[in-house]
Amino acid sequence: MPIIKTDKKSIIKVSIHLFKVNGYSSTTMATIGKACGLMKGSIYHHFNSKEELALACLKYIHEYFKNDIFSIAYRQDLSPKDKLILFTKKVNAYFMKSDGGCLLGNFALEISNTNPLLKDEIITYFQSWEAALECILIPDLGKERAKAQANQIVSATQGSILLMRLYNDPTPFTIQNDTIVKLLP
Amino acid sequence: MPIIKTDKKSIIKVSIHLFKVNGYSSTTMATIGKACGLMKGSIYHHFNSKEELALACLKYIHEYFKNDIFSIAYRQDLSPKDKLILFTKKVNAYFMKSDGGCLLGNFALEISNTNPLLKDEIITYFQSWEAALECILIPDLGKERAKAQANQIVSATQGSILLMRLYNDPTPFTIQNDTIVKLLP
Amino acid sequence: MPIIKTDKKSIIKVSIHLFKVNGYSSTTMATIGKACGLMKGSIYHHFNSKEELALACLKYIHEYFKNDIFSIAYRQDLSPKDKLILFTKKVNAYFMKSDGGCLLGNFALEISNTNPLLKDEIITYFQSWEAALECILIPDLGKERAKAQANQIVSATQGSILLMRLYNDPTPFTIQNDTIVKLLP
Amino acid sequence: MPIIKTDKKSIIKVSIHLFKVNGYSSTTMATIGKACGLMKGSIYHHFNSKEELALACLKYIHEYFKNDIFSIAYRQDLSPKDKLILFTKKVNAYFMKSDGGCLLGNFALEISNTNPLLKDEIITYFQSWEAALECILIPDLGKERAKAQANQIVSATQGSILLMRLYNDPTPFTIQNDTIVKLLP
DNA sequence: AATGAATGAGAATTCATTCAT
DNA sequence: AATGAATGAATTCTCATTCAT
Repeated sequence: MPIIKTDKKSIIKVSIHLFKVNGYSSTTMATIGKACGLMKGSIYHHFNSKEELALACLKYIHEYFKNDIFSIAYRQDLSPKDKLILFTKKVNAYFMKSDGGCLLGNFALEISNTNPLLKDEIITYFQSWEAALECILIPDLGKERAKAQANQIVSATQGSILLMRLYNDPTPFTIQNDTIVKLLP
Repeated sequence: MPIIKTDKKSIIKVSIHLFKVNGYSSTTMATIGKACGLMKGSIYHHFNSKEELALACLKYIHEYFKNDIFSIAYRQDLSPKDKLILFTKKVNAYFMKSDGGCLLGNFALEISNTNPLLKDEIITYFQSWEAALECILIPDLGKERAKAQANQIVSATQGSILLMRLYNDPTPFTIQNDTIVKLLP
Repeated sequence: MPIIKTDKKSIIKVSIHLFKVNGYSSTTMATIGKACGLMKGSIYHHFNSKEELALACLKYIHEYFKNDIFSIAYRQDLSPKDKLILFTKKVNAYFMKSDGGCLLGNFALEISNTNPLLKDEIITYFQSWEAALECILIPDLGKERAKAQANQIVSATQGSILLMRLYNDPTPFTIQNDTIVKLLP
Repeated sequence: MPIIKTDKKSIIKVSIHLFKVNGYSSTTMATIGKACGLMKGSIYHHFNSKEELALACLKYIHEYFKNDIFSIAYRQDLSPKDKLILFTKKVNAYFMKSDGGCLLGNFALEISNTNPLLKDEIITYFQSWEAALECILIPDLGKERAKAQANQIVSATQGSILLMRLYNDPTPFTIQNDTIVKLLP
């Protein structure tokens, strides 16, 4: 009669938080376990390795963005402007409630060079993000400019999250979002 | 045939490279030592701890930016526009030749939460950067907008360095820089 | 066929032996581990640090003395003379079977100046020892002389253990104990 | 034109102090060097190893005891009682000014088991001490009792030094010395 | 599934010692 | 003699991972 203390999803959620706040290397399996009310060994019943857990975290976040945010770009019922407003609002909402910035961004800098598996996931995430924005902007800006703009929006967002996290001050991030919306008339 | 003694500066340079490419935690004292042609223990002859070495790396970079880039903002012999062009060009040049992005940015995400000493240095660096840009922009944009714009430039730069490093593609970063210069007429 | 799991107590016992024979600094966690049939790292599953293990050793010994020896002083069913005889006999028995003298005494000289935490424990141990003896001697000698005698007995005991250990010869230590008993008529 | 910063004797004196206060293992060559105003490497111009330096320290102290204290026992111009009084006074004076107890006693407990060379020196020292006392006591107590008494005096002295050092209180040590003198009529 | 003891590789750091200058 | 850089072995401690219960 097994005692189920937790499930994959809650381990992922806890891990995301810890990875975001303290980074990949500084977050130990023991820390994650304790935060889940588990012994560190028990996590291995759910994930085969720390790397696999980290990948699950990235995929979990990516999934959310795909379903709830990137998808906005491909809706038929909204104007580009409305899409951009909604998109930006959602992104804004996600990162504002966020504790330690953007896990994908953090991992991009900390471990993408040491971990090809995770790097692939991170690249795909950012490319999907850019693709979605490009799709929104194309009608108004054309292919070329839309592509460049999309990239700049992601850059600006990531950069301002970095500073928000570092300064512990959301103001610049919020302002950034206002600027984005003004890209479309 | 002079015996080449390792000095602090060369250890710092090597360390900066390794820290940028692999991150703080993944870069071991042994790795640094080997890259310097030293035993791992020997580094402690020059720096009391890994943390102290990391701080020295941050200060070294900060010093370069202060003297060679931020100082541009306070020169009397240039117009704001020329300052901005030169400033951006220098920033661009520094990060283009750069191997693993911006060490300060990387550390901001990886260890600022676990290491107050390093965090302070990182914050100071980014604030100096913003202050310099603000100083350049004030004559044309006024205090308020200059401040916001300065923050957005730093954000955009950091974000695009992140993507450049992740994609291993400098194009977006270069485009970013063009956009910045157009901020002033 | 029960699997024998190493527990705190057996690690403590092994450590006491090694610390007594080779001292604190010369006894490494690896040595202790090997003597317990463990890898060096495994000890940290039971004790957070070498210092904590050492403290546990001191407390373990102190506890034995408190329960089995010092307590004699406070019994109601024995005359002072009988208390002193029993007390001395027990002390004698403990240190005679002992491998490397008195751990508390050894640590007092080796690390009490470098380790406040351990020092406190050591001081308390010796003061309890003196207090017990004082309590035994007071009826016959009065407060003042009892106090001085108690201190001298502890001194003499520690000193003769030192010489017993150094010379590897128990004779002087045994004689010492005879002398102590003659203090009371 | 060599710069002589120091000589063997002063290194020995400094080392004795440090060894007494912090023990053998906790006293590093760097610490000793710094206390002498030297780099740690420079000590090796005077002593071939830490062990040799430690041995020199023991011999230095032993020499002092031999010449200034133990010799009293063999003088023709004093009565046994006067010898004992002077002997005890000198011992008392030496250890009262002393910073960290008796180096020979400290080393006896810390490293005699790990270091045969030093152990021999320590044993010889204590045996000379006992022999001197025995010589003083023989006329009054006879061979047998003198031997036992001598041993007990050394024990008591060492033990009370241990407690003096631990408690940082010289009182018990002083009292101890009064007791010794009363051994002879 | 959960535990907790154990592993073993490897991390940072220390330190006696060496050696070219 | 003195220096200070370098060594290399050893030490404490960490941590992802395994496994018997």
